[in-house]
Formats: sequence, C-alpha cells, structure tokens
Amino acid sequence: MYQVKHLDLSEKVYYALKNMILNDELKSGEKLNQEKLAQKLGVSRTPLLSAFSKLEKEILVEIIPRRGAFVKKLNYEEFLELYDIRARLEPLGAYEAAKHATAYEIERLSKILDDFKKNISQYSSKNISKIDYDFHMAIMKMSKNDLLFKMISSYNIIILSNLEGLLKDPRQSLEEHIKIYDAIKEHNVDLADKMMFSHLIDAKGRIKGKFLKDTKIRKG
Amino acid sequence: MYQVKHLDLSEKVYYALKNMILNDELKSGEKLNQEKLAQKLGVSRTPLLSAFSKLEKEILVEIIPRRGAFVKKLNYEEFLELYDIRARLEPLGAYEAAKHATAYEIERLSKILDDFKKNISQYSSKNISKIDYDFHMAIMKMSKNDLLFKMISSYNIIILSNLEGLLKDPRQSLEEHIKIYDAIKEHNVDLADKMMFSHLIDAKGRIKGKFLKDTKIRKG
DNA sequence: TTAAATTATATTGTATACAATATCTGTCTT
DNA sequence: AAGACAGATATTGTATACAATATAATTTAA
Repeated sequence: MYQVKHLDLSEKVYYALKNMILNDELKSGEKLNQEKLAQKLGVSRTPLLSAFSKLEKEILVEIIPRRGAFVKKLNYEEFLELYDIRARLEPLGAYEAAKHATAYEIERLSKILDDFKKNISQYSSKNISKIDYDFHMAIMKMSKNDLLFKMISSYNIIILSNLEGLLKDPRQSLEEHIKIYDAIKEHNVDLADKMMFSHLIDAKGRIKGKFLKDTKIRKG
Repeated sequence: MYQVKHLDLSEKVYYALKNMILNDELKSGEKLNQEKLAQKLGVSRTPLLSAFSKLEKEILVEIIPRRGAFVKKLNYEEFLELYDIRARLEPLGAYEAAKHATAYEIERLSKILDDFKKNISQYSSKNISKIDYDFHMAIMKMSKNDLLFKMISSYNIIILSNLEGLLKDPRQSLEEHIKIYDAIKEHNVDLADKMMFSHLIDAKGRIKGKFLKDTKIRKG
C-alpha cells in the first residue's frame, strides 16, 4: 500500500494559502491578517507563521516585520524574468530525461500526450493547462535531478507561467510537445534540450507581444 | 544614510542557524532539538519554527512531522545536480549582465578581479572562496533579473559549490574570470554566456574526478 | 537471555497569553 | 480647514502552557 505522508497543520495551512493565492482568491497586495485568516481556516496563528515563511521563500508572500504579510504576485517584468529562468532550467530537465528515461516512463509520457490530443478538440483551457503542467513536470521528474524538480516545484515556475491563461494555440503546443517527446524517446539529449528551449522561448515571445499590445491599448 | 532593515527574532535565528549549518557547526543528519537550540540562542521555540520552515525550503533542513528537524547537506550526487543547475542559471546571469551592465558596475566588477589577483599570491583558500563568491554574485546582481538573483541566493548555490574547499587552481580560475569579465565589458552577451558555462562545466568535471578518485581510494 | 509489552519521559505541534509596536480616531493648534 | 499630536484600538512577535505523539526505560513473558 501507498503510505500517505502525514501532514501537520502548518503544512495544510501552507497548501490552503498557496491555493487561495494561485486561484486569485487572495488578491495581489492583499494583507494577510493573522487573526482573521486563522479564524477562517479554523486554526491558531502559530501554524500560519510557518506557512507564511514558506510562502515568502516561494515569493508568493512578502513579510514586512511588524507590518504584516502581503500577497505578492509577479508583474510582467518578473514574468519575463521567470520565463528566462524557465527556458534555462527546463531544457536541462529535458536533456537529463532523454538520458535517463526508462521505457515505462516514456510510455507514461505518451499517455499524457494522448490526453492532450483528446482534450484539444474540446478546447478546454483549464484542462489543457493542467495537462501541459503534467507533461512538463513529468519530464522534470524523469530527469532524476531532484534538486531541479524541487526548484521548479518550489518556485511554481510552470504553474505561474500558465496562470495568465493559455497563450499558445494548443495545436502548436501539441506539435512542440510531440517533438520534445520524440527526442526523449530516442534518447537524443541535445535535441530534447533544444526542442524544450525553443518551446519556451517561443512562449516568452508571445507574452512579450501580449504585454506590448496591452500597454499600447492602455496608452492609445 | 543607509536604512538597515529591521529584523525580527525569527529572521535572526534563521541567519544564525544557516551560518551554523554552512560552517559545519551543525553536522549533516544532526537533529535540531527545539528546546536545546532555543536555549542556546536565547529565544523561545516559536521563532525557531519559522526559521526551520525557511531552511527547509533551502534544502538545508529536513522536517519530518512529529519526529523533528534534521540538518540536511548535499551528497556528491546532489552536488553534481547542483552544478548542472548552476551551469544553466549562471550563464543566463552573465548573458543578461553583458546586456545591461553600466560603466559603474563594470568598474566595480574589475575591482573584485583586482582583489582576486592580489590574494592569489598568498594562496589563501578562504579569501579566494569569498572573492569568487563576490565575483559570481556581482554578475548575478548585474543581470537585473531579481528572480534569478533570489533563486541563486536562496538555494545557496554558489556558497554550497565552494564549500568543499577550493577545487580549481586559482590561477586558472582567475583566467576564466577575466574572460567572463572581458565579455561583459564588451557587452558580448553570447560570449559571456559561453565563458560562464565552460567555467562551471569545468568545475563540475573536477568534482566528478575528485569523487571517482575518493571512491577508488575507499574501495582499494 | 532476548524479545515483546508497558510504563515513564521527552519532544513535538498547537493554542493561548502577554508585551511591543503599528494603525486608527478624534482633538487640538495654527 | 489642514496638519500635528495624543490617546485608544488592533495587530504583530514572542513566550509560555497544554495536549498529542514519539522515544526511552522498565518490566514481563517466552
């Protein structure tokens, strides 16, 4: 049987807050009042503090001593920074995945790809986002570089990237995913590296384009 | 005047523990007894908990619910993983630094380089480590990618890399640093990227070599 | 004597209490 | 009427108290 890791309250609170922030239930800049939040979550203030500390490390929360904790979300400039980081780290993951992937892992990855194909017709942005996340995370896991996996998870790199809605035509995204998959399947490390890089750099370009358009509209 | 950020106790405790871990005053695997540590640091257990949570995010501490917090240090495999990550992230920093560096920043970087030169004759491993750290961190700061800077700081990537003593001949290290510096000075982004990469990949190779030698000795 | 079971002790996780500081509200001064 | 000040209130940060669980010590059974 599978042993479920026992979570203490502060861990549960941490996940609850994280979800509330990522789902925009807690807005950017919003103050996290300890008493009210504790009441809402049905806990004391103590486990909140540990959760705040964790979230601060993830840059989802900013703590100003004696003033309080505030929700912190990325602005466009930081988004671009995140993509630059992503475009460096994930190709490493793809490279290592291509190197170490087992037949079973490749099979599992192809299942995620099939899922993508199925959902593409329905054009469900939510589903596609989730499947995109699964695909990328599966590869990071396959890299066997646990530090890399932890880093990408901890900084919510992929979640945050997908947060602003689906930016790419799912059809194009799928095509690129297939290329990455094929490279991993063939254990072609450099190709996997390269394909992942262009997949992400292209995504960054789109964000940049979107940003420029938005500011133009705002100005004009 | 320079406004010093007000630190609360949990922040101070965090830095104290971090130093103790990095200076090997707290050994790998060692249990962090809350009562004893609190007594030693002259605080209550409360600020310790937040510090533990932060350190857990930095992978310097492992928390097992109901069992306690333990010092966690990287093993050789994880060291290599760290270097792979470093060899991806720092070239991005060098690239961006070459792009955005101001005359003042370049001047400051050259001062660090001079420091290196001065200390090289004395062959003081401790000093060289510190200056190496300063050099790399200055470049990461110059990249203007705050997320990158935070990530590298938070995961103690450069500190941990230098922890096992000086691996490279300082003369070679200096030469490589000069090449990186020159590329940044000339705003040659691709060269800066490339030079940083080879600087780090070479370092990784040395660690690998050292590891293989060590295991051979252990076995034979 | 060794292993299992039981009791005792220590340690953790959480809630609460209290002190220090920040924020808010209303009054006073110019 | 706008800004400065003083007192009141709210909120934070830290210490302590208490309950739940894990670890250690002791006893009991094979």
